[in-house]
Amino acid sequence: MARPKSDDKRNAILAAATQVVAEQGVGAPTATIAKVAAVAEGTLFTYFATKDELLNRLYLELKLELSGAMLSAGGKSSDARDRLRLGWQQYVRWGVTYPEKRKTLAQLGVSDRITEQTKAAGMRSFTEINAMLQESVASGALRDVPPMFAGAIMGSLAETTMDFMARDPAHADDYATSGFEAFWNAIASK
Amino acid sequence: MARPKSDDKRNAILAAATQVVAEQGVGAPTATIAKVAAVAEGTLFTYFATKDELLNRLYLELKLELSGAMLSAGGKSSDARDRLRLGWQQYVRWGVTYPEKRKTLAQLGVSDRITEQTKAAGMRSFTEINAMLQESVASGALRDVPPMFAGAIMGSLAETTMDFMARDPAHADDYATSGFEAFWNAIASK
Amino acid sequence: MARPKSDDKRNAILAAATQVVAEQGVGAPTATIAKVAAVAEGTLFTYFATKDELLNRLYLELKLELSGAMLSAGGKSSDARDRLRLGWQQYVRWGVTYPEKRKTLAQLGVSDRITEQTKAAGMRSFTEINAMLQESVASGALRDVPPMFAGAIMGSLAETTMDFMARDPAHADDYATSGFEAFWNAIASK
Amino acid sequence: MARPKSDDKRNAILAAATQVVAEQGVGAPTATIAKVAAVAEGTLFTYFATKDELLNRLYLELKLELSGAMLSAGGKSSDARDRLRLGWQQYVRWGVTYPEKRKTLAQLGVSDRITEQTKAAGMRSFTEINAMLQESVASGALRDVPPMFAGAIMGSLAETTMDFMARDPAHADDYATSGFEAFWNAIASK
DNA sequence: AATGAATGAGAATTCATTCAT
DNA sequence: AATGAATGAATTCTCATTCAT
Repeated sequence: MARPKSDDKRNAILAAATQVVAEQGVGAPTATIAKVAAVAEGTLFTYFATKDELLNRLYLELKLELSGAMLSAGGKSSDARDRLRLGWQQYVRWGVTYPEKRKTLAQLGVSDRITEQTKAAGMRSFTEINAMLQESVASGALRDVPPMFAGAIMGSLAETTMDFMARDPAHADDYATSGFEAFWNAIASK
Repeated sequence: MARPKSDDKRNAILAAATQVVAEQGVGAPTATIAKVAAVAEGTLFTYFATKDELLNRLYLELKLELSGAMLSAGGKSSDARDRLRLGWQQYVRWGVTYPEKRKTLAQLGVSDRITEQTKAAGMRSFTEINAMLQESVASGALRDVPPMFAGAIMGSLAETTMDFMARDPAHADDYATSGFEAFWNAIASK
Repeated sequence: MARPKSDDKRNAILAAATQVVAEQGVGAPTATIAKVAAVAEGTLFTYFATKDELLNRLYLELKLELSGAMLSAGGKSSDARDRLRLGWQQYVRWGVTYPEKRKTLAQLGVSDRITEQTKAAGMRSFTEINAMLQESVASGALRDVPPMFAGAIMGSLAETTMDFMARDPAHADDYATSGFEAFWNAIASK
Repeated sequence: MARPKSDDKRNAILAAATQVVAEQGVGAPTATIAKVAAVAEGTLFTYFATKDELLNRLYLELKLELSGAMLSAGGKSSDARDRLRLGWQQYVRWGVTYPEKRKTLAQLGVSDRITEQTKAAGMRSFTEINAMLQESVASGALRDVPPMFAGAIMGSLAETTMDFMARDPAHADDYATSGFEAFWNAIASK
């Protein structure tokens, strides 16, 4: 089978795209992405038929990675607040650890090159988290808001929090704490 | 060189840019913007030296318009919650009334073509609102968070709220109410 | 109206395309055509939206020119043979005078980039010549073949004749005479 | 390096090239040809060093096949007209039976990728037919035209005839008859 | 000042050919 | 020998900006 298509290369391209899109936006040249990935210009297109396909895959991978990170926290506490705090922490940790992934996700999120289909698939990866939110509502811990709305609130507050953590690193921990507090109060019942 | 003559043309270009960027993103051709503005391609460049300048001006104008809208609500109530509710209402009203302006602002906000300087100037237009938030903190109505953080929380929750209002118009009012509730609880003391 | 679109430039592009396609086939780069036309690469596309449009226009212009040349012979003799001989002579003269036009027309004729529509339009320019053939059939001078078939025979024999004239210029006149003789006998009655 | 092993593969590539070039012209990708031949992209180049070599070989094979077909008609009649009619019939039969071969030959014939050398070799395969034509001239049955000219006339009239047969199948037989009539009259003496 | 044609530096792909497997 | 991934030069077309009118 000649040279098999290498996962390493595919990942290198995705990683390069993440970095370059973070810096230059979705208008970044595929040539630049290829160069950063240490791959020939043409090679990029053996892994992704078009730039749009690359962008859509990237969006999905990042969404998947983020949702995966949020769930990785193991110990399923029975307390709603604890569980949400854990998820929030994982979210923020991920965003702070990988600022370019975060930035790129933001760029892709507002780009019209990401199809509705891809966006829907991205949302599906948050099904489990939405379920968690839903249970919390059912248990009475949270106000009666649609789980997807609660999830979106979580996302936007976490993003805002990370913006301030990045802009003012000296008080990063304060923002992290304060941000979760804001989120919890925003949706907790009472 | 002073300002070129016609404010009408300048405004037409800005309005066209708003519409076209909302539809196509910051990568939209200046030729398209000019056409929508009913102006020749070259004319655009007598009002804005470069595309980047146009984009930065547009960002600023929209930020100014938004902050202006938030403050336009006459009667300065002495109650923090009332004042914030009014500001929130104005914000959401503006965003719902001018969805392309909102979308364009989001596009520009994540674009690397908007300079730090422009972003700083954009923030300055929210000085008055931040002052209002600060007073509320001082009065004990709000938790002790930096006013800019509170302002950013307000912005991101309002955006999230409008996303859901647009996506699910049947329950728009519910989201509007629920969104403000979330915001208030997020930052109110206790 | 700024600079008006120049017919000179348009014609230069068409002429350049003729020359370059004759040499390199329809795969010839638009960049080469532009260079030969002494025009910027981008300029070509202000006159012809796509390469296909350029090729189709070129095909049509050449067909038009050829059919025009065939009819330019003035003196409408009443004798079928004389009229055909004149048309034939004009055809061959044109082909010998403009070998690249002839070659390019051949290239375009077999290319799938020329649309059916364009081909149909090209045929229409030969309406008058077909009518002439038709009359000759009606008058009994020609065998009863469909005029378009007779026209095609005329075309293919003229092309063959010109091939030999070009390949063996010393006997060019012999081929010209002999070719017409062949054509006339091919379609004359009895 | 001698010939590589499998004649089957070589033939499959040639057949695939015939089909693909007929459909897409000489610009058809080697990758497409390989795929149609059910062979790997790289394999094509172990049988033909370059695309040009493939194209030139193909031209030659088709010419050979065509000339072979024209001669395959057994019984060498002594009558010039009969012999030519037979050759003509074989020609047209071949062209109608293998329309892609015919189309591809036309494409290759006007392409600048076929070398003069190849074209000369292609002509050589018609030596025998030219000899036949020469004898007919010698016998007085044909007008005194160079045999190669007569041969070319035969070819171009047969092509024209087949074009009309293909375009208007209902009258295919009429064209076939009429076409030969035209050809014979074109070159017969008196 | 306004116009829109002219410019040429990219941009995303494509493709013949090479080469590791 | 066969495979198909890798390569990068070449191609068509776009677009911000300039400039003749």
